[in-house]
Amino acid sequence: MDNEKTTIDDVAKALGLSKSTVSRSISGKGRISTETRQKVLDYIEERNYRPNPLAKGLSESKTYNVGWVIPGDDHLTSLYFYQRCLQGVINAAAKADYDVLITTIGKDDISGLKRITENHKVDGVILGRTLRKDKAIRYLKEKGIPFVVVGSTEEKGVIQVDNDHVAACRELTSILKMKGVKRASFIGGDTGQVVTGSRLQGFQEGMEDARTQICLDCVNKDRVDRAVEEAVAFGTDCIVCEDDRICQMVMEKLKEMELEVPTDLKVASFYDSKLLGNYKPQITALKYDPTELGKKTCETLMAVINGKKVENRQMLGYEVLLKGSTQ
Amino acid sequence: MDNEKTTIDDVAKALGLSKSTVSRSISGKGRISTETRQKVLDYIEERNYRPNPLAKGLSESKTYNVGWVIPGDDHLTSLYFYQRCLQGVINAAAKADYDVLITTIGKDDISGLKRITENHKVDGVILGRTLRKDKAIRYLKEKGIPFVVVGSTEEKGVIQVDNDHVAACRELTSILKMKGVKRASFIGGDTGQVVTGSRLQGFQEGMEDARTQICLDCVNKDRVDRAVEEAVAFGTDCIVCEDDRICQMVMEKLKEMELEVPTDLKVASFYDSKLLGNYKPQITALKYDPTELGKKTCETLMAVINGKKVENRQMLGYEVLLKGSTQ
DNA sequence: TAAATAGGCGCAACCGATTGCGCCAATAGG
DNA sequence: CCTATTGGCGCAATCGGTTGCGCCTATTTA
Repeated sequence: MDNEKTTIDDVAKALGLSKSTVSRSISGKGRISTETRQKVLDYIEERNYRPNPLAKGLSESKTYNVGWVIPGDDHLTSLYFYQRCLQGVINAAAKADYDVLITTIGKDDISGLKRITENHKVDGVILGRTLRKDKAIRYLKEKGIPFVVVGSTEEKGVIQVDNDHVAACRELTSILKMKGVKRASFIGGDTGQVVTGSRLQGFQEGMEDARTQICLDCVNKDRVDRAVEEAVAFGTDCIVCEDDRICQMVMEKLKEMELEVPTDLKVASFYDSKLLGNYKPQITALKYDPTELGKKTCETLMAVINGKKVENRQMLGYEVLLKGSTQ
Repeated sequence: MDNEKTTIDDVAKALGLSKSTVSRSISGKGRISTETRQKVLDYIEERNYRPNPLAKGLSESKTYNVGWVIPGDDHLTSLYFYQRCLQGVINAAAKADYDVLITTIGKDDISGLKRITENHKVDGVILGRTLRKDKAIRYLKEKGIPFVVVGSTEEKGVIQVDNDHVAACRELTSILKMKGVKRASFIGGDTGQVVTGSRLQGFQEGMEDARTQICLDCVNKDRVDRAVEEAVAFGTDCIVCEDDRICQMVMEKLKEMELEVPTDLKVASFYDSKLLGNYKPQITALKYDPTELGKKTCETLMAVINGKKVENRQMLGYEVLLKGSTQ
């Protein structure tokens, strides 16, 4: 209750100083004696005083908010990913005294984004999932609003932070090849997603001239079932799944077909998650750290907001988890 | 680019009016002639002028933000629920010209909540998942910050919005009984969650004096597997699952045991979700509308913020989906 | 020793809105 | 016809910070 309405004036009065001195003591800008500064800092610490961000923002023309913009439609698959990623964003933002304002957009409806930007509620924006010819990107570019894309986008001239999917998939694939895989099958999802293309590219680069078979747009159980059947007909010795959910469906199908992993064939996933936690044997997979990705993205946005020059493409690492499914 | 930095002064100057008149025209408060008002409204519409919320907030002592506070730890189960719910919150907030600031808290770490409240970044808070002896609730109560809990809590004297789980579960259960179920088994999850208790209560009320068997704290596949075995040993004719995830594991186990649904036994879930979409036969379940819940919650919070008196417990409806799994 | 420089701090303008008050003109009431 | 009342609008204070500028003192420099 004590800090109910403490203002900088109260602090100044209590310490027999002027607002300016208090303000400068807090920000560290300007010429202030060390003792005075320490006195102020101690006092505000003790009284738990926090500058009103509205007033601060008003005079600095800053909101100390970043926008977190994600698709509002159902996308259960990536929900976990986004949640972890958001956690990283929140952490990084907090470190810079920023907060995160969340809004959703649809494929053709970016009104949510317009609201938070036109209303001057954010200093910059992080774009979750992007599409080809993305309206949100176009809008932000046109308005000159600082923004960063987390994840893959084909759009040029955009600052993006992503895991290096091509490199990661290439590495895992070439390890599989070294382990003796000769006829691998790639089962991928929605080709509309940019990341699907990257993973496929990595797969092909890693497999080089080996025999492969590729099945795309496996967006539901039926399609996956068929893909697995085709893979088996192809005589595959290793099914490589684009992501965790597809892998889950593949494992289910293999069980139904009474095929043993890894004795009958190997299985690997290009994306690890909790969904893959329960299998015996455990699934070889690529592991990323979404929280780290969110953190890096937010830090990048902060840099952009503060007028620093940053590279257009920031790549994050990965981890190859070799488990029983590819023994 | 046109609205780059339009202020109320610009509007006033352009129209040959004073700031006050413009402000009053927009808010509708005070005495303004209809023509003048319309002129202002037309002009700001055309030029797409938006009052700076920082300035507005500063003079009104409002932030026009609500805080959305959810647990930061992993909780894949309810992720989808929270996402839909959040969508409802965002929609309702936008309607009142509010935005949503998101932060996460841990069991013992409410620093995220403290940050947004002490920094005066929100006018009120929506609490996602709550615990017994919840620190966040205690803190908000003590500080006198407006807040609403979405979902169940045992805490007294707290404004909460929730689906009526007891009634819903009672109704579904009694329908099952009418359909001839004589020995039902309830498989529930974490008893630490308040909602588990509500569902169990509804189950027991619906079953009245019929033979039942109850298995709780089934928080992983192994526990669920055992629970199903016990249920079968009990001679159950219907397994009632507390939620979608448990139901999923139950279905898996039944498949492993080569038991047919609904011929060998019936299956029902107290919580419907996409996870239950792929089964044949489809699963009888209770369906809620999380988006509606979020909307209602946010509206309630708005009312609290605006000093209106609201009832402590707001209940939302449900839908009973009778499908093949209980034929 | 005088002049230049640097350090420490306060004054007051400013950010962009809201709102109490007062002024003036038009209308209503006696 | 003169005085209340009311409607329409502007002035200026206010919200709680930041920051350019200027003043005074203490220290360097010539």
